[in-house]
Amino acid sequence: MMKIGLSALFDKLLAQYGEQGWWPLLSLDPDINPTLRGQFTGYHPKVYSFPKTDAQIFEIMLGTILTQNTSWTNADKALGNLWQNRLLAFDKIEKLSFDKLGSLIRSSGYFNQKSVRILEFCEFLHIHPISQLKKMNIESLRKILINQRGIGPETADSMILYAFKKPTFVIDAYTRRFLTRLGFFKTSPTYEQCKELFEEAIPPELSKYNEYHALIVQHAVHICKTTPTCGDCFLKPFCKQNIVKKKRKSQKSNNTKSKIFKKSQ
DNA sequence: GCCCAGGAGCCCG
DNA sequence: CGGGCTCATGGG
Repeated sequence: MMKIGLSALFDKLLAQYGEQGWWPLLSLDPDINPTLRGQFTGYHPKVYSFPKTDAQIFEIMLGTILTQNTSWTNADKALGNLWQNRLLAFDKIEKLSFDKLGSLIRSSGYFNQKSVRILEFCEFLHIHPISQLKKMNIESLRKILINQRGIGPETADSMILYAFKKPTFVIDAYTRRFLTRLGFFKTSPTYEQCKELFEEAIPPELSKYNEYHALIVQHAVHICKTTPTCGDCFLKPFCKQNIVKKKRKSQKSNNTKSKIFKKSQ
């Protein structure tokens, strides 16, 4: 197995998949050149000037909450619902009732939790308006976001990177799985461990931090899945997974529980 | 039917 | 500080 560094790894992922153009937006200004859009509506590859308005910043922040432990397609449907009802705006959502908001974002899963958290998040934005958050440095912004209920380390970092365009590295379950399989860690790393590894290896450049996270998601969704399809993987020569053929069981607790529950019925 | 998804909070030893 | 549990819809 050949060793590969995080910088070279980025180059290979980019060469393989190309720019991903995160974060997707529904409220993309209609006067923006439509050729800037990517293969999916709302993506804008090679353009790092979005979001441009506070409305777009709010949409991205909302999206980071809606997509928590949820596929983007499900979160996107919830955003689409709000958009179609002309409710995809801070001053509209804050006025919705718990039940009304819950029904609109139902497709994103955990809608009871998310409905409360989004309404609380709106209250948070009254105390700390986007105009104020924009002026903060990464550390203060991260601290104040994580302090809010419903915003953990990943959601905070996603907001900072994709909504506020500040170079902080976003770690998710994909990233940990990916790095662990490649052999960067002996035991499963914590969020902060993973984050430090990237930030020490990669200079804080917005476009690179943006694309790197998006590229890892792209790779993890299609190749480095829960049960990986290593036969199709272009990173095989650099991956420990290629040598250690160990059967992995990564059942989630809720699935295990529901299975037992159903069996006992 | 089962598995999994761009997590976070809470509780417990 | 780490592990288990809960929340829940929808696509493959």
